[in-house]
Order: sequence, then structure tokens, then C-alpha cells
Amino acid sequence: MATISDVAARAGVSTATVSRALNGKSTVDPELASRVRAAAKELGYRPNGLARNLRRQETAVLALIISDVENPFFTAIARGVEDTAQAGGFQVVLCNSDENADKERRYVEVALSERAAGVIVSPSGLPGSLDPLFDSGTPVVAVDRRMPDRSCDMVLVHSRLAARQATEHLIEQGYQRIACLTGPEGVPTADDRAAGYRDALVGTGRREVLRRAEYRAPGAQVAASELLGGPERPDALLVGNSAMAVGVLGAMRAHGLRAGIDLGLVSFDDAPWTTLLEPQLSVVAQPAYQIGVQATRLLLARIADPGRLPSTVTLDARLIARGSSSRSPGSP
Amino acid sequence: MATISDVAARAGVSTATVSRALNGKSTVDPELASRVRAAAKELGYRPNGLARNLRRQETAVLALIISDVENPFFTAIARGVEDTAQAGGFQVVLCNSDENADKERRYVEVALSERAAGVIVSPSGLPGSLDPLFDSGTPVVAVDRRMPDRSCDMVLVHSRLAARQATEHLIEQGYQRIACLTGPEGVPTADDRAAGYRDALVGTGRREVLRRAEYRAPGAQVAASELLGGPERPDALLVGNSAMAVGVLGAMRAHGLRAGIDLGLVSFDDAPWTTLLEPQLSVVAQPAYQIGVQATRLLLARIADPGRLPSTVTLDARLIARGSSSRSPGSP
DNA sequence: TTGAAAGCGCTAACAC
DNA sequence: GTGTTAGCGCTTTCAA
Repeated sequence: MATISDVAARAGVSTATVSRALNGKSTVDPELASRVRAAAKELGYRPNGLARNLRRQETAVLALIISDVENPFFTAIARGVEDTAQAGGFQVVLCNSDENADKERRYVEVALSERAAGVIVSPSGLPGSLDPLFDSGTPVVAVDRRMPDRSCDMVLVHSRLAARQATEHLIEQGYQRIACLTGPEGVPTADDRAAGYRDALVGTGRREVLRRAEYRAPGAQVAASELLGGPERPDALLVGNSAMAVGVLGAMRAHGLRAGIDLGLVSFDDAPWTTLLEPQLSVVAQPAYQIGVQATRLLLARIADPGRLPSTVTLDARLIARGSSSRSPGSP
Repeated sequence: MATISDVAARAGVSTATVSRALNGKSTVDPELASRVRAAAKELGYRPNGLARNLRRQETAVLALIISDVENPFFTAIARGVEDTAQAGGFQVVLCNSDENADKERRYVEVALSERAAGVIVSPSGLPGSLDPLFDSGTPVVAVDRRMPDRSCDMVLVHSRLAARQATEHLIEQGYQRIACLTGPEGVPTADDRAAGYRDALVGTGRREVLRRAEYRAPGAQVAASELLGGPERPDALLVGNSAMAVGVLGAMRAHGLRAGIDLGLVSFDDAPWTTLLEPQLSVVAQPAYQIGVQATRLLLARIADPGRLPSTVTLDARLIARGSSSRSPGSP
């Protein structure tokens, strides 16, 4: 592969001039500049990013470490990050930590050793697993899940409030035994959903029925099956995310239960298929794309000014009530 | 950030010894090696990957350029790539070209200038848009969509055959006016589905009704609406992918049509929600994860031996017939 | 405006 | 077994 010296030789100038010409420095004779461009083109020259970044001590690549590529919530965040980063002249590489602290650590290593300009991460939740990242001084923004023991830029969702509103909605609809199936203990979003659920139940005389499972379909299906097959079956359920909702709906099918009528249902995350069900699934829609946009803005601001004080952006989620949380089937 | 010289100074050895010790070369005195490790730890030393890669003239990072992060088919491929690459000692960075030839080109530039060890790409379809990638000599594997005018490693699916089988299944079920809604002209997978659909229709006396739309929900919904609202409404439909199926099902809802009874339905891609519908959606399941695995194997083999002859792996897809393609509602 | 030369941090000959 | 040193390809002083 052609190097800058090859181009310089061919254009009959020094490597310095090639560098200046190709980087659009104004202090280059137009005549030389065009000779350089021609030579570069003929040789199919492509600057070596490694050498450039090594010399400049900076990169134009952001790393986005998300906890599950197969979860539409996170891919929507990725879209927001990508659009905003590209507009700011940065490229984004996506790393899938798969809710696995070990993979997360490995990708942090990659991001650091490749000297990414900044990192956006949805923390897997294991305390301290991101210490190397923070200690490195690399600009970081945490999304979706807060970092309890670290001061850093964050973009979060009012999910406790949203969980409370969703539960209150189920109460208003007249459901009596309302359960909550959320993510693993210690994962902040999962704990928030549980807390919001509790907030709504206080003083209503209803009993708390709280279950935990991983944020995926299989675990949720098992947990839901236990709940639905046990004594004192709940008549409504608040579900932690859309992957879990898939498991819950699978369990309901197995138990012959109809959404809305036999079991009121609200799930976090507005997946594209939720309106295809009969009845349609009520959801708490999180502004995933906006989370990505805001996180990138914070990150770019911090890259530009590493000394600025960390700030937290908290976005609202929106309850969309549909048929699955309404006792009269078929109502909106 | 600490450099190798800092570590060398602290351990009282040369940088060469630090490098050897940290890279596990056996020719280092154990005593010195442990002193080096201690010094590195104390300083929080992290090798500069840029410098290392520049010197070594190689990277352990693969780039995976997929056409849509929000499509479960591609994220499943990504999982397969990631698992296989990690087992082979490579990291994977994901780039989302978003079915956009321009973005695709930009990410190719990034992959080349960062000197990725290899690239796996699901081509956007614009002819020639990947020329720089191929011309660079970087190891490449194309997945899902073949490169008609290039000789390179590929991992494909027998989707023409699968489309034919799916259509034959609809014929067997007694549907008479079978239409096909597939992706844009020129996208190989879209053309294959159309061809397979035609293969099945030949000699059955049925008329071809072929529609094209982008591989996403909105376009598919519009196209399906036209089809379903027009004269001589089809009584069955073969759909190009799961995102399109979302659009089609939305259109059916708007027109008050029931799957299976009013409209026999088979869609490509076995998304997690397909079994939640009533009736369940019949699908052509593509081995997405395996595509990722095989593609990575081919890529690693080519990285190890750039001179080997290109080969193509073609995997089978599997028809899973469920209620949406059966006239008797509720049958499996 | 242009060129010569230093040097980013690391690895791999080569010499001892 | 260890140190010295050259050099990966680029950008950026510093002189001219």
C-alpha cells in the first residue's frame, strides 16, 4: 500500500508538502497541491490512520458499548449516537457487551488501547467493572444506567416515575392483583422499575408481587409461568422490557390467558410489533433515539472541554395505553 | 498516560525487555519479568495499540459492516461473527451502513485507514461501491448478498429455493392468487426471492403479482395497502423480510383482514415475536447466526493465507409453516 | 511557501 | 538473557 513518501516522490515534493496539501492547509501553492492530489490518486494512496493518530495523539472514533445488540432499545440508541457523531465529524464503532462484564471489560481495553476519542457505555452493572475506563481519563458518558459510585456525564430516563404511572394506570383500570416482573437486582433500571411499581401501590391496599429475571425472553418466560401457574394468580403485570414481554406473552399463550381480560399487561419499550398483537400491547415508550443524541452531545462537549463539570440529562418516558391494559377488549 | 519508557525506567530495564516481558516472550528472566509487571501495574500502563499496530503492520480488529442494525437478521449475524472472532483472538467493531451506499463507503474508509485485519460486509447493493475495499487487498467476506462482479469469499443463503418452497407451500394450502412483496430491484436477496416465487408459479396457471419496496416496515405497509385495497386482491402473500412483515400486518389490520383466512402469509426471517401473533406467522427461517460463524471462519482463513482461492458457502433456509399460511385457523 | 528532521510509542533485528 | 537502535507512516516544528 502506497505511503506518503511514495506520493511525495511521484509529485516531486517533500512529504511535508504532501501532508499539508492533502489536509487542506491553505499555505500550499495551488499548482503543487494539484500535483500532489494527482499523484495520490494515481497511486491509490490512502493515509495510514494508525500513523496519523499516533502522531496527532487523537482519534476521530467514538466507541459505543451497549449491553445487547439484539435489543431494539439499544439499537435505537445506536442510531441516535451515530447520526449525531457523524454530524460532528466522528465515526462510531459499536461493541456488544452482551450483558457480560467480561466482554465489557475486553471492549473497554480495546477502546482504550486504540485510543478512542470517547466512550459511550450502557454499564453492565457490575460495580467497579468500568474503573479502568474512568481511571484512564478518557471522556465517558453512561447511558440508560447510572453509575452510582462515579461522577460522570449520564443520560437517563425517569423510569421510576414511568413505572409508577404505568402501575397507576393498571390500578385505574380496576386490576386488583398487580405484579411486576423486572430485570436483575442491582441493575439500576430494573431497581427503578421496581421502586416505581411500589410507589404506586402504597396506600392502595394491594400486595406487592415482585419477580426478577434477566432482561431476556427465556428467563422472563419461566418467571411468568411460575407467576401465572401459581396460587393467587395476578390479574395484571408490569414487564421490564420488550424482550421480557416476548417471554411473558409466550407464557400466557401456554396458560391460555388473554391479554387485557385475564391479565392486564404493560411493558417497557415500544417495539415495532407491539401494535400487531390482538389486543395491542400497552407500553412505556422510552426515547431511545434521543438518549443516543443527548449522550453524544455530552460526549463531544467533554472531548472539547475535558474540564467541564459532569452533568446528567434525564428524559421522560411516555405511557401508551392500548388494549392489553384495558378490561374491555378491543378498546384503544 | 504512561508509556513503555516510563515502565522501563521504573523497572530499571530497557524498553525492549518491557515489551518482551509484557508480550510473554519466554526469553526473559522471571525476576525481571515480575519487576516489569509490577512497574506496569503501579503506573497503570496500557500499551498504545496505535503504536503497536503501526509497528507490527497488523491489527487484531475485524470490521463488520451491516446494512441495518435495527434488523434482527443482521444483529444475529453480528452475534455469530463476534463469538467466532473472539474465539480466534480478534475483536469486532460493528458499523451500520443503514442501507446507504454513502455511509457504507465512509465505513470502508475507516476500516481501511485504521487498517482492520479484515472486513465482513453485507453489501448495500450499489455496484462498484465496494471497489476501494477490494482494490486495497484487505481480506473481505461478503455475507447475505453476493458480489456479482467480484470474486471473493461469500456466505449466502439458498433464498431462491426457500422462496420457491414457501410459495409451493402456499399453493398446496389451496391459495389461488399468490403475490410476492420483496426488496428493491438490484438487491440480490430481493431478486432471489422474486425468482423463487416465479419458479413455483410456473405451470400452475397462476398469475404473477410481484411488488417491490425497501426492506423496511413503512414502504412495505404502503405497498401492501395498495395490493390489499386494489381489485383482484391476492389471497396469499410471500413477504421479503420480518421488517416488511410488520408493515404488511399493519396494512392487514387497517383493511380488517385476518392472516390465514383472508390472506395466507409467509415471511422471511424468524423474528422472536412471530409466534405471539394469532394465528402465528409462518416464516422462512434463515440461519443468521451460522452465517456470521461461517463468514468469520472464511475471513480468518484468508487472513492466515491471503493466497487461497475464494470460496462460497451457501446455507439452507427452513420453512416453518404455522397458522398464518393455513386456511383452517388455529392449526399448527 | 517549502523542505529537513524530529518524534509519536512500540517491536524486532542485531549485537553483546 | 538483555540492551541498543532503527523504523513503522505520519504531522509539525524550525529554518531557509
